Amino acid sequence: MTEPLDPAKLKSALPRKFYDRDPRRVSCDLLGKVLVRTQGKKITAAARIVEVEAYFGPHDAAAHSFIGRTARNAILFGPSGFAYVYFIYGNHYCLNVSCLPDGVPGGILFRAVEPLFGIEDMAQARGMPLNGNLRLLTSGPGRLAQAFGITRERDNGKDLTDARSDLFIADDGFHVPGVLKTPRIGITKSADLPWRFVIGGNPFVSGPRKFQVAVQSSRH
DNA sequence: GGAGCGATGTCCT
DNA sequence: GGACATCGCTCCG
Repeated sequence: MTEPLDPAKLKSALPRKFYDRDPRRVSCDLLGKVLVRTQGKKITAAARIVEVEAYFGPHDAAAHSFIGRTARNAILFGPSGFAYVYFIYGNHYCLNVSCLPDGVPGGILFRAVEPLFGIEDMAQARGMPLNGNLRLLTSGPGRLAQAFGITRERDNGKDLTDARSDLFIADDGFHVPGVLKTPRIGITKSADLPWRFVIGGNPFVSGPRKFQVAVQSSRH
């Protein structure tokens, strides 16, 4: 677990320049930041980012942008800081944020978050009892998307750098104690590249234990 | 706790 | 037609 939430610190979103860099650097710096869903001026859900994966373009065979620009992946080729939401395996949505300048593809997949606020709503969205295992609420890309009510229709193309969006990412000043770097999960191509980043020891990190072993750790 | 597997829609490799 | 950046359920140890 990380630390309690101070809603007063969630009023501003991370700026576009934050995302306008190498997705590996952005991934590392996104850990510990807060994903915020609002309705009107009210925060309805907030959760700390504890696991992400970096994806590139032409040189990353696992990336959706690897095949070149299509109607589906166009967001990844556009300016940074925008939500790329896709539907996978007939059941699940996955949330990404675009990185790198306009014209250069790249993005980051949100794989797990730690619920901080709005847990009742998340449980309802997941069809889970409130007294269930909290880890099952948001541990995994499909689960966190469902907990936040994220769909392609609703959120694809949304500007995550705008606190007036009903979905954005904020910095509440939390300091990440240790970042672990591991291979990415659930892919077959380029599966050896260590482009998955997690907050070491956080119980909301997804995946089997073997994927929680770091190939390299670093200070934030 | 871990391996195996089916369900399911969208987009092209 | 086949692949897919997943999940939840079995079955087995």
